Amino acid sequence: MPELPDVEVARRHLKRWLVGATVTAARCGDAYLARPGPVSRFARTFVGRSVAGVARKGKWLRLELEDGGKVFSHHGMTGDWVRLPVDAGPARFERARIDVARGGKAWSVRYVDARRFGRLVATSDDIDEWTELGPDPLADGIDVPRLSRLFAQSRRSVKEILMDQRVLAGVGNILANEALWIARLDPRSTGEALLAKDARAIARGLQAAIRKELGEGTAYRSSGESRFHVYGRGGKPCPRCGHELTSTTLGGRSTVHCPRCQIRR
DNA sequence: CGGCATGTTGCGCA
DNA sequence: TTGCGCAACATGCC
Repeated sequence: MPELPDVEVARRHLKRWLVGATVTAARCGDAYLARPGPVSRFARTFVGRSVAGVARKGKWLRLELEDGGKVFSHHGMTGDWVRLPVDAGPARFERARIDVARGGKAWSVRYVDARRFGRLVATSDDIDEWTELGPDPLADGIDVPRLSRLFAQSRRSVKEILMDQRVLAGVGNILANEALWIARLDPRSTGEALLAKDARAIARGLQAAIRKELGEGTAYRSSGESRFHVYGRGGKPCPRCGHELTSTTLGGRSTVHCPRCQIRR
């Protein structure tokens, strides 16, 4: 669930479920997720207040309380928010819950996270992880000249640059692989070797990949059909030219590209 | 059993 | 100071 489009979907859900509602009970049962704060701060921040808004930057969510309290949520690899009746037992892998009431109705929102790489940080100030994020491609758009400049300054691979959260917030391994396929660029290309038109193609590729993910979401696909062009499809034919897709590793992350139609700079 | 996983951080080293 | 490679984090699933 973890890249920008998934987190944006979660934000829209949380906005519907929480904004304008008053929190009647809250609990985080996992000190590891609440780090560096004590788990008790999660409940203390929520209970008795109403939720004013839900913001997102990259892969981070910020739940905003009426009194200025905030809870930052990151999904890690396997986190997500789900809605359940208040009296429902814990969901599978449930790590925290927020019970709310609005207009005489009551329900519960649960944070589930199998692997527990996520975060649930309650504070009244923005955390560094949030402050240090670069612009969000969906909310802020992509500043192509700035991207071009950042590429020119770096000898790292273009894929690693894109996944740097200070460059663009929310681009993860899937989006980076997909966007570079759409832009027809080899992920191993060095930033400094890219041309101005490449930055434009990458910006368009990212926007297209984000829109595709947002649009499809959980839409039905026939079994065996991948929702991605290249991610997770190493060894299979390129959907554009039919050549076998190559799997490599960049920055320790699985990388897939088409050696025929993705150009190496 | 082994291998892999959508993310981030911290450590050792150049 | 900066950047890079890699292990670690805790766990599920194929």
